[in-house]
Formats: sequence, C-alpha cells, structure tokens
Amino acid sequence: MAATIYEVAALAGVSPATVSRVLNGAAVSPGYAAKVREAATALNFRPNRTARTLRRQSSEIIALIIPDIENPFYTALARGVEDRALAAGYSVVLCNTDDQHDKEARYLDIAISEQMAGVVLAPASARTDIDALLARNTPVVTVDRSTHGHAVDAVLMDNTDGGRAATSALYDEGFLRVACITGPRDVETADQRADGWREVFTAHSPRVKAENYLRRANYRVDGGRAAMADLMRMRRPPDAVFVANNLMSVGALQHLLSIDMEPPAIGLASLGDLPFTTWQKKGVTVLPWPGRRLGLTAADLLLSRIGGDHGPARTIITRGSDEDDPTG
Amino acid sequence: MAATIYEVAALAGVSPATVSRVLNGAAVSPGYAAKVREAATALNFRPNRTARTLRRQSSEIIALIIPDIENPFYTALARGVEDRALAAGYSVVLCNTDDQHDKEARYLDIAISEQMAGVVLAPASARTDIDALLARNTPVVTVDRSTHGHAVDAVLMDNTDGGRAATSALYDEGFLRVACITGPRDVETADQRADGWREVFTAHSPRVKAENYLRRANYRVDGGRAAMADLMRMRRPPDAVFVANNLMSVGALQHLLSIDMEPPAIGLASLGDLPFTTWQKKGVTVLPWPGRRLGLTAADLLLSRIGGDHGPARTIITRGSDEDDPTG
DNA sequence: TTGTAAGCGTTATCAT
DNA sequence: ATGATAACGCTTACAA
Repeated sequence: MAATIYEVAALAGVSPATVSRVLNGAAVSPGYAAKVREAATALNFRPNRTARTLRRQSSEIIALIIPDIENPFYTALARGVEDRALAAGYSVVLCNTDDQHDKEARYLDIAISEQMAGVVLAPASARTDIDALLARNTPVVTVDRSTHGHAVDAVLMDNTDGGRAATSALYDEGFLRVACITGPRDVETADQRADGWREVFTAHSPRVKAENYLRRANYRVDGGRAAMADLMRMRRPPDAVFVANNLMSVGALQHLLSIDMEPPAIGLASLGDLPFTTWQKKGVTVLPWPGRRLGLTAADLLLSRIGGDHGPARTIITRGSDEDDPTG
Repeated sequence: MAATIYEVAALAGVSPATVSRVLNGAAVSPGYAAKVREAATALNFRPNRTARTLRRQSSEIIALIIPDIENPFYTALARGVEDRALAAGYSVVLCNTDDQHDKEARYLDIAISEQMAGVVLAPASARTDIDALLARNTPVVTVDRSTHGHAVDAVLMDNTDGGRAATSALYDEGFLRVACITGPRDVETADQRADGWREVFTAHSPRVKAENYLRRANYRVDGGRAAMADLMRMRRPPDAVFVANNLMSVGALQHLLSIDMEPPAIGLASLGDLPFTTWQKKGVTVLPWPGRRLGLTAADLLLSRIGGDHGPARTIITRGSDEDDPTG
C-alpha cells in the first residue's frame, strides 16, 4: 500500500540510492531530481521515518515530558519548546506524567527506544532517573526542576528568590503575618519557595514558629483551596498568604471568596499568573513565572546539544522578577 | 553502547529468536526465559522500538492531535484518551496544531511515517485531509469536530442542542435579547452552536435580524473579550449573551467586570465550564461540556479499530445536558 | 521448544 | 553523479 523508495526509483528510472539522495538534498543531477520528485508525488510517497530512524540511529522528534498537562504553566512551557523546535525542523511530542514516577519512567523508556533526538524533562521529582538516557547519549535538558546526581543542562527559576520576593511584597504592603502554601514534600521547587518565605517570615516574626504557618499541598487547585481553608481555621489565622504556584492560588482565592474574605482584606501573593482569571479587584500580588520563556531556553540548550555541543553541563537560573519581555 | 537482542542472546546462551520470544511472551522454557531476563537486566537491555515497528509495521503509540493545548477542554480530553490508552498498553503522544493546517499536516505525516497505531484527531477544520492516513489503514477517530468526506468514527457533542439549551436557559431566566459569541468561520462547531442560538433567538425576536447580535471570535480569551466589548458598544446592546466556548466566556466575563456589569445584571451562558474560575456570584449559566468523557469514548473506539474492528464508521453524539457522571 | 534466516525501508559505503 | 549492497535491530515463517 505505502510506496517505498524502491517503487519511486523504478518509476523514475533511477536507483533507490538516488531517490534517497534527492530526499535528503544530496547532489543529484537536476534531470533525475525532477523525475524522482515527480514519481514521488505520483505514488503519494512518504518516507518511512521508522526505517530512517533505525538506520540513522536517531529520529527528528523531541520528547517533552511534563508533570501536569492541565497546568497552564506547563502548557505555556510547551509552547516555548514547540516554537523553537519546530523552527529547527524538529517535531515535539508531549508526554504527561501526572507527577507519577511510573508513567514518567514509561515515557523515558519510550524516548530511548524510539531513539528520539532529545528530551526536555520537567521531572516528577529529583529522584527521577535519567541514567539510561544518558548512557545512550540522548541529550537531556531538565526544566523547572532538576534531578539529583546528573550532569545535565538545567533551566530553572530562582525559587527561593521567588518565595522571598512574593513574601516581602506582602509585608511591604503592611501585612503582619504571612503564611505559606507550598507544594508537595519531595518536589524541590516546593521546598525552595518555602525557604524563601521562611527567611522573610522569620525576620518579621522571630518568636513565631514558622512551620505553624506553612502548609503543603499538591500544586493543584483543590490542594490550594484545602490548605487555605486549613489556615483560616487557625486560632490565630494569618492576615496574608504566599501561595507557591498558580493553580493553588486559584484554589486559595476560591476559598477566600467563599468565606467573603476578598483580597485585599487578606493579602495574597502568587508565584505565577492566575490562569484565565476573572478577578478584577486589586489586592492579589502576582510574581511573573514565565513558562514560555523557560521552554524557549530549554529548547535552545537541547538543540545545541543535539547539534553536537559537548561542553560542560549548564544551569540557567531565571528570577521571576527579572521578567522583561514576556513574548521573548 | 545500547545492547541488542543478539548480545542478550549470546550472554544467555540462546538464539536471538528466543530472546524475542521471551520479550513478547511467547512459549519459552522457563529455564531459558530466566536466563534471558537475567542477561537482559545485566546488559541494561531496552528493546529498540524502531526496529520492532519497522518489522511489525505498526507501533504501540497513539497520536492525539488537538488544536489548542492551552484550552482546558482539550487537556481534559487528553486525560481521557490517556487513561484508556495507557490501560490498554498504548502510549499517547500529544501534538498541538494551534488550529493551523500546516502544523496539523506535519503531525499527520508523522503519524503515518512513524507508523503509529492510531490517531485521535480534533481537526483544525472540516477541510483537514486524512486520506493519506486512511490509505495506509491507520485507524482514525475524530473527536469534538469532524472532517468532510471521510468515513471514520467520530465522537461529537451535540453543538446545536448546546446552543439551543444555553440560549433557552437565558430566556427562561427572563432576559429579552440574547446575543451570541461563537467561534471562527470555518469551524463547524462554531456554526452549529450559533445555529442553535439563532433558532431560539428568532423565536423570541422574530423582527430582529439575528446576525446583528452574532459575533465570531477565535475561541480564545482575547477573542471573547473583544467580541463582548463589541456587543456592548451596540446602539441597543443585548441584555444577555450566549458564549460558545469556555475560554471566550472567560474573556466575555472579564470585559463585563471591567465595565462593572456583573452577571446577573447581564446574562451569561457558557458552553463548558469556566476553567480555574474564581467567579463566585451566581448569574453565570454553565452547560457542562465533558472533554474527558469525549476522550474516553474516542479512545475506546480507536482501540477497537486497532484491535481489528472493521465495521462501518460510527458517529457518537453526546448532549451537554446529558452529563451524568463527570468522572466517567 | 528452539534456531536459522529473510525481511521491514531506509541510509551510507564503496565502487564505478 | 550514480548504482549495488550491507547494515540498522527486530519479528516471524519455516525447519529441525
């Protein structure tokens, strides 16, 4: 059914090798080249990438592995990766891990066994194991989060600084007790953002045990809502809260509205834009968290590795407050 | 670097065929099987899927091609497809077309030339051409939208009914002039949703030219905002609006809040949940638009086709108002 | 049950 | 510039 280069060759009156050369832009006499192209369209020929990949030992596909496809931060990141990759002639396939190591391992395996050109990975946790990829010299760039014990390029945000900046902003507005809702226990970004918060909190309330005002949730809307509710049930509730990611901020805000505590009656600072927000009133502080930019940068690094760059591993850290040109 | 079944075979003292049999669960004596597995782990062997696909003429990967990865409706749909596919032993790769036919064509080509097991496709428009896929007997299921002139399975929402139901709901609430913001011109869902609206609108305002109260936008937030603004600038603005998708509803609501016209001062009905909404007040009517359910169904159909079902093409149409078990 | 060997559709090497 | 041919790593008749 599907035509091969043999059939194209036969129709064009040349050898399969010549057809291949035409397809790959090698030197072929114009006459033959034309004939081949004609034959190819006549037969509706599509090169078999599987065979090509097998022979070449590498495909032209980049895997982008992310923990939560429903989080707009990661879809923005995906757009960034896509834009650069497509421009460079690579295609991007997206793989969603749901923050589960088994799903993630499965997709990492696929990246290997499909001989993908490279992988942009936002790891489920620092324990994610990419040795198998590296053993096969598949370029890997981690983004948003890093992995332990691997010398690979990483494109990260300055999470500690983000926590500090957002928390400070609330104190600067005059709030007196800023709580923190951060992410799950074994996710490094969650710890770092909380670290930044703790530093500022402790400076303002040296006598108060910071941990009392710290909550951990799942980086999703429901988690933020529950954590916010929990904080408000405290004997002495905070008068402001730093929420460590976009979705949990939505949840936190939802809870606050439900109990009629609209910001700025209570302070709220979010790391990352509230997606699709219909929130009009001022009172919510947002620290930009440029997913698309991260994706662009990660793709650039990956493409340079695919291109043969064997220099030492690079780590690029961006501060949320640095954001200048969001369209970058 | 990467071990092959030949090396595993050598280490285990068997033939490559036996290794393959162990890997694929064919009948092999337990002793050999154990030895093979041992050798495989010792060499950190990963089967080369490229070679397998080339030989078998089909991979175990399903492509899911969607027009807008940033729309939560499609990411929910993706989750549905994923859940079913992973359970059946297939992996899902997501491809984002941005509603652009060239990007879409590229991914369709890849699906062919990577010999993917099947494709779940939400077409950029009805003009999307899937003949090449069908010519190669790659199972295709379209979802959310259909394509013209192809006899393939389709999983659709009843868009006309949705438009009718949402519009009627507004009139039932007592609004007198319900405008409509629908999607782009060449997207069938946009026309159908508008058709449903037009029917109800005309019944209530037989003298008024319906088209005056119809706006088309891009199914995204900015489009909804602009269209809403445009409607409100009319000499005789509507007192309610039916918005044909989730993201445009967000945009419309944003505009209304910005001019201090909070629902229910003006009526707003949305086809599909407002994503990540922080909108508390009542006054927005939401017709469920179950993306995940669509994904589950589409995957089921596709898997049955992959499994060899050659029956006539099926079209499954769901009504938004039918929604019973959103967790499906 | 196990092994041998052909073949999947390319690309790349080597002659010519 | 072009063609013949081996090779990529696996699966699957077919034989034993």
